[in-house]
Amino acid sequence: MAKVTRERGIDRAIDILDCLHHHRRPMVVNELAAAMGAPRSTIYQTTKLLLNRSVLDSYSGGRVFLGRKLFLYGSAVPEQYSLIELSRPFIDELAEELGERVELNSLVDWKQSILYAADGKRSYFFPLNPGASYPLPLTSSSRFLIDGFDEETLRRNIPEEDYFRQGERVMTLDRFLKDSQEAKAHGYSVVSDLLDNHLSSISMPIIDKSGVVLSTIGIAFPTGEMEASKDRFVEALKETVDKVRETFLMAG
Amino acid sequence: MAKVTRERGIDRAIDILDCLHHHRRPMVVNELAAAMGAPRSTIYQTTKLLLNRSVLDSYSGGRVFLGRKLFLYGSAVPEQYSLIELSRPFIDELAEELGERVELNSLVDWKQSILYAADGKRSYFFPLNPGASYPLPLTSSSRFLIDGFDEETLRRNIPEEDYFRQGERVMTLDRFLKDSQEAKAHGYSVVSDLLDNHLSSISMPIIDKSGVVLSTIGIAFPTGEMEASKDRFVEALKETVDKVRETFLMAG
DNA sequence: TGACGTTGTCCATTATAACAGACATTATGT
DNA sequence: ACATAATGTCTGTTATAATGGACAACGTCA
Repeated sequence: MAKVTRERGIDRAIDILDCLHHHRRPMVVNELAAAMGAPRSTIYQTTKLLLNRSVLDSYSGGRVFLGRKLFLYGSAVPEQYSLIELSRPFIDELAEELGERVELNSLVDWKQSILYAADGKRSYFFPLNPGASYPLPLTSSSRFLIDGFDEETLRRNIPEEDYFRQGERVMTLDRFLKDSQEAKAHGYSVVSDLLDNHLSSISMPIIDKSGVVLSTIGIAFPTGEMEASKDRFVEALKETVDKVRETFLMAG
Repeated sequence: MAKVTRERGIDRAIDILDCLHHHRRPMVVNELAAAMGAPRSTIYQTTKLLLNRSVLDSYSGGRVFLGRKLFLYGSAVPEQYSLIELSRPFIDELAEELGERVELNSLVDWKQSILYAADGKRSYFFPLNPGASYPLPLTSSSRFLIDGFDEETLRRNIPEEDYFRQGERVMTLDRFLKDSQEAKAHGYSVVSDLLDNHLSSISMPIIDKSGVVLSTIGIAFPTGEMEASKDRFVEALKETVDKVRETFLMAG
């Protein structure tokens, strides 16, 4: 009587895309199924469907990867996802003004993903690109991005390893929640040396008219700058966020 | 006894994404279902699944559009879709050398879509961006992109209206096929004044080691240039395609 | 006010798709 | 060569998902 449970086809399809996106390389279908822990026959079948629709593309050696159609979809998103378009000039401006890297982040799949980034003057510093993502517990932005979710939801969805850096626990859910409340009270969030040693960030949320956190803007800089620059950064960040928010609400 | 036929969930999902991509704006779910000619209950259910997974995003007024996750996927494609990455410098170089617009095109969904484009010196001229697509029968590149498909398949899949420009038939399948054979024999394809008056293009295919046409590189220019520049364009295009092909096979 | 179109939810039905598992074929290693 | 793993295809079974259709809540236009 073991109640056998079946995954939904659409979920399998998205899981396939997630898996490929995670591995960031073409994979053999068999390997893909193994990596997902999914039935081989299902993945072979689903893969064929997605290949037919150019959602996946074939590569040599029977490998598959995210397809041309996803490229086209991806190109169309920012046109309408106006937050990216609207924020861009302000983020560029802020990065230019401060000489530090500035990012637009949002919550995707229980990770913090980079929607847009402008590099600062420290060219040797911090090279992640749009599309990459951070573990939530280790960033200042996620203090705001998890707003509205209860503890149980967060426990279920944030992978345990996201609290670790190089095998060492650097954060707990409890602490994360406390930080989050504190950040909300202050209106900004500061995190140092979590994601990496000597790396700090300051973030503020972009909140829509119904109070939902849409995304965050964050500044990343060496922790050594903190004492000298924190006040200046917070002030400049606040101005930028206000400008973005105003522009966004105007655009409706 | 009417054999009722059901669409597959995955296909419905992709249809939704296609429809949104096609309309290029957020749509109300109901409107979406109508535009697709699909059952409302199905589309309501499927959009919810896709929203939960950030494949779609919500907009004000119950509207939905291509979501953040698609943006992330789209950003990851070119990293591995090495043809785009590899071609880019060569296409830039060619556009610079000739002063004309050069595109990397491929077949997606029975349209010719732009994977990458470098603008020429005619800044007033021809402003389509990557992600956009052309009707197959009206371009020089598609003479190569349809290689390997039989007449019946093409008849079924290429929409009738793609043979028309502003209500006037400017191409037939029969002519299209003849052009295609001829192009294959010559190794390049020239089309004038089909997509638009006074607009011409010359294309050559990028063919992998098994003889499959992966994509094409095309030059777009005013028809008036044809007489003076055709030979030069063909020669330069040939060199570029050879370089891309060689680089691509090396990367294999 | 009433008639009508639009938008969204919910349920029962049944065609079908996800799955398990057998089989075939091709690497890989010893 | 032999054993073993990796890869791909096929089929039957049954849980379930796509669908039709009823219902409700709006808005709007006359």
